[in-house]
Amino acid sequence: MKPILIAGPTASGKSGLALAVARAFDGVIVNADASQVYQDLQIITARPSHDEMGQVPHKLYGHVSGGTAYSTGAWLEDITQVLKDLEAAQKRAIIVGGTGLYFQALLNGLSNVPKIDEEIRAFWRQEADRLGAQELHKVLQLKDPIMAKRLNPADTQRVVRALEVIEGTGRSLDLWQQETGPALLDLSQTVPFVLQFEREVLYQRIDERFEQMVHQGGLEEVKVLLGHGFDEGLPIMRALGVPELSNYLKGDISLDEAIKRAAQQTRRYAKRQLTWLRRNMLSWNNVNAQQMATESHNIFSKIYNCG
RNA sequence: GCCCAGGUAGCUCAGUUGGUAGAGCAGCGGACUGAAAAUCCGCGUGUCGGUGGUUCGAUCCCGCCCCUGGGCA
Repeated sequence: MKPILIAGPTASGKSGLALAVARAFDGVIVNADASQVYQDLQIITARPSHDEMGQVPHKLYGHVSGGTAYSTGAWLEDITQVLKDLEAAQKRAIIVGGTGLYFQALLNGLSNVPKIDEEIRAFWRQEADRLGAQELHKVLQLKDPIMAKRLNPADTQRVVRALEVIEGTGRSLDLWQQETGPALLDLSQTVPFVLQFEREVLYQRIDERFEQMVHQGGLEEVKVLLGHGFDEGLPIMRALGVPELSNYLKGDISLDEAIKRAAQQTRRYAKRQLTWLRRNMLSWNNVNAQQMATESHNIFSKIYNCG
């Protein structure tokens, strides 16, 4: 029973398709979306509703506290266990999400860097704030010239990662990455689908969806989140819509402005996803998500035929 | 109907004393190996309203026409 993979840009209807497939094939839906793992955000991250989660088993949705800095590695660990359990239970996995890096880790493996001490990680993040991108990159040049050469000095996030790895393990991240471990899944042993959408139509859906989210509890959700007083740098605080709605709640901008900006950020995100899909998921089965009614037949027969 | 002001990129506008044009925003392309809904790199995408004329050459000057806004009737 091959796992089914469903990727696609945000707002392309991945969850809906996953539900239909799960019902038809008695499957379990497994999340491959970085923001949907956080329990504190459901509406604003478009995580499946309580009702939907009740109809079909869902894994790795909202299972992480917002105060945690989740990661690709943590997700890979989690899904390793989930897939093991499903295999034992003779259940089909339907892995669905929009985070390209997660699929890459799943299908191509992730370098085997040991866990870096939290203190070291926190230290370099502080240093990044204190020194600024350019100075931080100079530090990396001294400690790990190979990675320094590979990275753009302005790319603070990756520079920090390189620094914490060289300090935490004594080896360059470049070396670790050359020893990337075996993949958990082989693409040929899956049935992979990518949802395609006409750009203009997708953007319109994004705009409409975000506005709806805000009015259907999303704003309230962000208000509650802010009440927790989480560190601004945490991933959950940078989820699409959170910075903008939080600016509104602080009185800095109007609600209309917040919605406008957040929708735009979402469109830009979708564009980056499309670049990733084009580059990395070219060989997957394309699904015209604008014609889902007629496409679902093809999808189902494809799954039957591929086992 | 007459008088003004204006028609330049998707939007708001700048500009060329005549040598086919540039800002902001929007957008587009790309990178991506443990915070990826993150982080970063690159790119003006144009019948200068239309049509005649003057000119070596017109988006710019002149005529006519069309459109928009305002005013007078």
